[in-house]
Amino acid sequence: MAGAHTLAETERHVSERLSHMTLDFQAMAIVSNLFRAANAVRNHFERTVLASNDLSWTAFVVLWVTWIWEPIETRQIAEEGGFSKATLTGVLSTLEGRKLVTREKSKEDGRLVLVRLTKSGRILMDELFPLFNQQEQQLSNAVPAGKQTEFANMLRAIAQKAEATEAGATKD
Amino acid sequence: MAGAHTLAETERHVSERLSHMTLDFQAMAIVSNLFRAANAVRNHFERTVLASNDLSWTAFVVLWVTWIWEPIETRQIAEEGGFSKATLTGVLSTLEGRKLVTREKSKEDGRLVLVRLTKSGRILMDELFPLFNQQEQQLSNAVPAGKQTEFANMLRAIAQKAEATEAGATKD
DNA sequence: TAAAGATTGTTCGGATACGAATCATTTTTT
DNA sequence: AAAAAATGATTCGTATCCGAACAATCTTTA
Repeated sequence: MAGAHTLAETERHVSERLSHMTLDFQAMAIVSNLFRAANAVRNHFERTVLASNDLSWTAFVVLWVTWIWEPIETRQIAEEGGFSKATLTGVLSTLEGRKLVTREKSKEDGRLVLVRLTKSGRILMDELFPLFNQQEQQLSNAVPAGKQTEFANMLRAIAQKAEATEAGATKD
Repeated sequence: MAGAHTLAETERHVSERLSHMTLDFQAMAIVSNLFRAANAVRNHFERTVLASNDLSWTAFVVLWVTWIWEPIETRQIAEEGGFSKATLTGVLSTLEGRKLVTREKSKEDGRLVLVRLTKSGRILMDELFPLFNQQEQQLSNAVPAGKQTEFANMLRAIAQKAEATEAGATKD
């Protein structure tokens, strides 16, 4: 990224271009920068830590959620990760093919599928996540240490508001 | 979303699960909530304003960037939007097929392609974006009015840091 | 000016992404 | 208990999405 225009230039151009409309530019800047940040951070991770391990972002998220909660039901992975069950099925097959996770039918409820990390999956995450966290730390330093908790809370508030507005519209 | 665990529950479980490692949990919460927020906001928009106009998120971003900067070179759309040239080619073809944008070879440089909105594309954005902005306003209200500028600045700082670290690695 | 190098958009192959339909299983209803 | 409803994961079709390879075009070099 870091395109032809800086963020400041873009924002100025946008307000000039839309000055005839009654808009909340503050809100626009928040949403716009939210995506710009998320996108840049994701690209950053994909190019550094993940690329060298041949993992997509989503694959990493699946591994991470499984690492934390295993054994875990697939529907919960989709919920925690924020993608659909249909997407998960494909990614799980990829990871299963690479012998990083296993699928197993639940004995209590035959509809459920439980996911676990394999030994090599666990080794991978034990090695990968500290590196990942170092990068997280680097990026977070863009925000003053004294403001970081507040910043995380603001992000959480936005997430909850957006999730709440979906009003039970489960992402099938 | 809004899965089986609340954000607070998740964070507590994660710190218990990873307590044996030396990690920056503050940074972890920031990155995690950044993606949770971006994901939720994107889903929110896709289900509300965009779905009723049969637009994907990326298609909307392409329309928006074009709306602001037209005539615009495709490489700039990709940069501003945060996706690859390859992705853009497909989305542009879709939008061109729906007669919302036009492609035109540059006369100064035969390699470049210039994109513009059609009249109906402009009508669509004139109508759609105010609705979009209303939703942005709703979501932004999750952050106290007095803190919104600071919040946007923090997001911008994260974005810039992540973009800088890519060090000229154009997403080609 | 001719060759080498750089840049741009497209194509290609494979993975991701989602809604809708489907199949299997469990739960609820009658 | 049999029928109906609900809940899982998967399959299917289609639209992204990206890196790598490519052809076309421009720029630089010798």
